[in-house]
Amino acid sequence: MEKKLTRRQVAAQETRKKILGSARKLIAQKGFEMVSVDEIMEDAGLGKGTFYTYFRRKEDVLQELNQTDFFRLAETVNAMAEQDIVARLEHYCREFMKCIERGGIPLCRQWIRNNLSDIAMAGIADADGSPISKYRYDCQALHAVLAEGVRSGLLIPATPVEDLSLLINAELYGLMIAWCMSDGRVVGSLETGRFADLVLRRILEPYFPG
Amino acid sequence: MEKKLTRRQVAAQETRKKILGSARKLIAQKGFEMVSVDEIMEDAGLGKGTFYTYFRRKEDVLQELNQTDFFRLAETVNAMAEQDIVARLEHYCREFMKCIERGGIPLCRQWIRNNLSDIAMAGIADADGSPISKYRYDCQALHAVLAEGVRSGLLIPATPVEDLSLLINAELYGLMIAWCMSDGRVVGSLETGRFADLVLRRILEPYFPG
Amino acid sequence: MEKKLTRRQVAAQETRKKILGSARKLIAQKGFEMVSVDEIMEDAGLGKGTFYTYFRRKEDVLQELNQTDFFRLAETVNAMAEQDIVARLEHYCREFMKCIERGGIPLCRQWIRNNLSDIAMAGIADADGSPISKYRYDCQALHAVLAEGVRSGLLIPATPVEDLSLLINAELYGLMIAWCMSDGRVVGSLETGRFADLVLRRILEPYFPG
Amino acid sequence: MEKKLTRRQVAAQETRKKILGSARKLIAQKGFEMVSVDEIMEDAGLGKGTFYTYFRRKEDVLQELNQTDFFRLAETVNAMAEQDIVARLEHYCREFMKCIERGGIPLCRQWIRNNLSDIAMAGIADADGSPISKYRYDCQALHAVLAEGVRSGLLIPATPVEDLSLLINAELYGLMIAWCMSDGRVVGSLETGRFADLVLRRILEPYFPG
DNA sequence: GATGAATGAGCGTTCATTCAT
DNA sequence: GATGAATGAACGCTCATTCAT
Repeated sequence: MEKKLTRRQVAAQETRKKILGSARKLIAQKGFEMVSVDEIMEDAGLGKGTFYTYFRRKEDVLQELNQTDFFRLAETVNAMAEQDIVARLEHYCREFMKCIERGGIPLCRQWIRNNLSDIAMAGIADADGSPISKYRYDCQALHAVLAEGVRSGLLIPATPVEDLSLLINAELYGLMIAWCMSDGRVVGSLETGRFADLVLRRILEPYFPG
Repeated sequence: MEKKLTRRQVAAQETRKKILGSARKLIAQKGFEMVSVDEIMEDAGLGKGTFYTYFRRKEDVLQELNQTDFFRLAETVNAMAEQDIVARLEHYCREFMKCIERGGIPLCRQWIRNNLSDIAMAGIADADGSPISKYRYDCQALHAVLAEGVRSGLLIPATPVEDLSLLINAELYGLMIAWCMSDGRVVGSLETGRFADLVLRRILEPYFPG
Repeated sequence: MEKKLTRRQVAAQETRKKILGSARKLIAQKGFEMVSVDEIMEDAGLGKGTFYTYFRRKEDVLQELNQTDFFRLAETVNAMAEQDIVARLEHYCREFMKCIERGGIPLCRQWIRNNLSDIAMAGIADADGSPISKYRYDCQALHAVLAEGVRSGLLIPATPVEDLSLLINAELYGLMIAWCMSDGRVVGSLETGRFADLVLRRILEPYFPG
Repeated sequence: MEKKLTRRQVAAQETRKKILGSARKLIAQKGFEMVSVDEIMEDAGLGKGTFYTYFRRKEDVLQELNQTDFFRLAETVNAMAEQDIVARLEHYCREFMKCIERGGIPLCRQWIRNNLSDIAMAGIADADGSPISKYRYDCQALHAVLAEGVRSGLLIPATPVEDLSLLINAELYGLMIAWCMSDGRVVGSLETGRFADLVLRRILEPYFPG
C-alpha cells in the first residue's frame, strides 16, 4: 500500500522530476561545475530556494542523475545469446560505435568530461544491484560475454577473461577518445569491421578450442 | 654560452619551479578547478600576486605542466633504433604508461578534458614543423616506428601500418582513460607486460616475415 | 490595480532604493570609478552580494541613476504650453541647470564621460519611439519648443529653428561642461537669469514678429 | 652656470623625458586611470621600477604632463591685435573649431574625459605664471580679447566682460561636446560662420558704442 | 641610476546556501 | 511546499608600490 500519495506528495514528486530533468540536461550540456543551482531552477521554472527542499547540497543531484540516453547499449548484447562468441563481441563493438556516433562529437566529449571519475550512476547497477559507473558496467558486460563464452565451450577455460575484457573495453574507449581528439576523422576512416579483423579476432584466437 | 644567468634570473627560475611544483602537487591531489591560485602560492610560500609574474592566467600553468612533465615520451622511442620492432613498441607503450602515471590521475583527467579537441599545441610539431595536437603526434610516432619496421624488414610490406598505428594508439589512450575512469584500479592491476603479450604481439604477429 | 505588492516586494523595492541612494551619494562625492561596490553596500548597510541581486554589473547602477534622477526634464517644458516662448525656453534652461546641479559634479562628469558617443539609451525615445541618445533628445525638445513658437505666431516663419535649437542646446551643454571643468565655480557665479538675458533673449530677438 | 650637468644627470633627464612622453601618449589614448605604470614604462622601454626613481606616486606624472598638441590655439588670437573685435572673436572661434576637428572625434572625446576636472596643466599658465587648466586658460583668453576691446573703445565700458567671455566659451565648449555626442553631425552641418552670425554678433551687439 | 621580482590590498563578480515569508 | 531576497566567502585577476641587487 505504498501507492496512496496525497495530492501534495504527487506534486512534490513532479517537482523533483522537473529539477532532475533540468539538471540532467544542463549538466550534459555544460558539465556539473559549470552549471549553477540558479540555472537549473530557472530552467525548471521553479524558485531558486526550492532546490534545497529536495537536495541538501548541489552535489546530491549528481547521484540521482541517470546516465543520458546517450550510451546505453549493453542490453543489446545480452539479447542475442545464441550467436557465436566473436560475432557477439563484434556486434557489441559495432553497437558501441554506432551509439557514440549517434550522439555526435560534442555530446561525446561532454560525456567523457563528466565521466572521467569513477562515479556511480543511478540507473546503472551491477549484478548485486549496487550502482556503478558506466565504465565498470561496460567492463562487466564484456566480462559476462567472455565468461559465457568459456562456460559454453566457445573459449577454452584458460582464457584470461578478466584481462581480455579490460583490454577490449579499453580499445573501445580508446577509439571513442580518438574519435573526439581527431575531430571525427578516425572512426570514419577505420570501419569497425577492420577493428574486428585486425584486433578482436587476433586477440581471441589463442583461446579458441581445438 | 647562453648560460650566463644573473643571480636574480636564477632566483626567478627557482620561484617559477616552486610555483609549478606546488601547482602540480595540488592539482594532482584535487584537480585543477578545485585548486585556487591562493592555495598554490601559499603552498609555494609566495605572495599571491607573484603567480601573475610568471603566468598570465591560471590556465597557463596547466599547459606548462602538460608540456614539461606529463606526457612527453616520443623521443625515448626514437632513441633506441637498434632494437627489434616489438621490443621498441613495448618500450613505447611502457613509457607511455609510466608517463601518465607519473602525473597522477587528476592531472591526467585534466589533460584529457583539455585535449578532447584536435587543438594544436605549442611545442609539439610534426615532421614539417607545423604544430599538431598531442594525439596526432602520438599517432605519427607509432606510425614511424611501424614504417621503420617495414623498411628494415622486420615487418612484411603488406603490413597495414596506418590502421595498426591508429589501433595501437587507441588502445593506449583507452588504457589511459580506463585508468582515470576506474580511479586507478585498471593499469595497476594489469601490468603493461601483459598488455604487450596479450595484445601487442598478437596484433603484429601476422606481419612478421617468414 | 497593478499595485498589489506583497510585503516582500515592497521590502525589495526599498532595498533597491537604499542601494541607489548610497550609490548616488558616494558617486557624487568621489566619482564612479573611485567607489567600490563594497563601499556602496556597506553604506547601505547590506551585504556585498546583495548588490548583484539588483544589478548585473556595477555600471548598471550608473545608467539607472542617470535615467531616474539626474537629468530628466523635457517633460517639464511640455507641461507648460500656455506660456510665451521665451519664458518657456528660460524655464527649460533653468530646469536643465537645476537638474544637473542636483546630481552633483562627479555624477555629471561621469554622465558626460559615458555619453560622449551617440549611444541610444533605454528609456529615451523620439516621437517614433525608437530610442535615441540623451543629446538628441534634448535637441529635439528644444526644436519642438521653437517650432511650436513658430506655429503659434510667437516667432516669425523665417526663424532658423534647426540652427537655433542646436545652438541653444550647445550653450546649455557648454555651461554644463564649464561647470564641471571649473569645479562648480561657473554656474554658481552666473545665475541662469543672466544667461537668459545675455544670450537667450538676444538670440531670439530678431525672430519676434512685428 | 646651471648648465654644468654631469653625463649621468643628462642621461637622467633623458629618461625622465622618455617616461613623460610615453605617459602623455598613453594617457591621451586611454585616460589616466586606464593606463598602468607598467604600460608606461614598457612603452618607454624602461624597467618598471625606474618610474619610482622619478615620481613618488603615479599621480605625480599627471602634474607634469603638458597638454597635448591638440587644442592649443589661444596664441593665434593674440597675434592679430589690429583687427576689429568681432572679427577677432570670429577668428578665435573658427580656429577653435578647426583645432578640435583636426584632432578627430576620438581624441576630442578623450580630451574631454581627461579634462573634466579643473586640473592645472604644466605648460599652461595665467598672467602670473601659475599653471591653470585649459578651460580657465580659454576663458581668460576670451576675457582678454573682450577687455582689450573695451580698452580700445570697440566695446562700451559697461560691457559685462566677465559674463560674456564665460558664455562665449561655454558655447564653444558646447559645440565641441555636441560634435562628439552627435558623432560629428553637428559642426559639419552648422558652419562656424552661421554661429558667428546667429550668436556671436547678437550677443555683442548691445555693447557696440554709438 | 636602473631593474624587475615580489607583494598584498583591493577589485568586480559568482554562487551555494539560509531563512523569513 | 515554494519562494527569492540576503548573504559572505571565495574566486581570478590587477596594479601601485617596495626593495635587494
